[in-house]
Amino acid sequence: MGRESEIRHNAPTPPYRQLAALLAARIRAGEWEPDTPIPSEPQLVGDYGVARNTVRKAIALLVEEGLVFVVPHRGTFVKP
Amino acid sequence: MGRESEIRHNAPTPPYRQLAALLAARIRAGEWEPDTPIPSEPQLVGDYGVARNTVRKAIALLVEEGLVFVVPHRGTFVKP
DNA sequence: TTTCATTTGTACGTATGTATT
DNA sequence: TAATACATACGTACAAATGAA
Repeated sequence: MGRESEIRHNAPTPPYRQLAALLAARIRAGEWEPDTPIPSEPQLVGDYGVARNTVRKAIALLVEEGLVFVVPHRGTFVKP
Repeated sequence: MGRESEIRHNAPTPPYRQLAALLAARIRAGEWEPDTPIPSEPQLVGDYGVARNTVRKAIALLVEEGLVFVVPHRGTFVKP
């Protein structure tokens, strides 16, 4: 909660990159254990006040970076 | 033109994958020379009767396959 | 077994921004 | 000044798979 204020819609960095950076920081801070899920897409939509497409783009970046992996219909998990 | 009938919206393979396969076949058939652009996104939208996001997903697959490369604000070109 | 909520996958519509020609 | 083209982001809707009740 309260996280919607962390995204700046008029910043040079687009929201999906901001969100990816914010989630990467939380992952690296150890907020979630390896092999445990990060919040679902609808939850992230509500928490950060962005569209689901934006959430999915951010998660796609995290997958590219090797920070998480997606299990279809199950969730997005922190990589061990 | 007339290509919209080549996409089946209720087939098991999603439209964006169908479109990627269709374009890949046209590229491999030599329909466009290397370093020349394939049709624009709006053109493909009209030709195949799919949404722009779908066209962009198909093109993203072609980029992954190494068949084309995108030059921002210029177009999508066949790889040499 | 059936039902149901949850979650990701896919698709489309629309709008705005920015760069090139 | 347009017209063109890609980048981003908002929204909506439904499908499909999973797992629990």
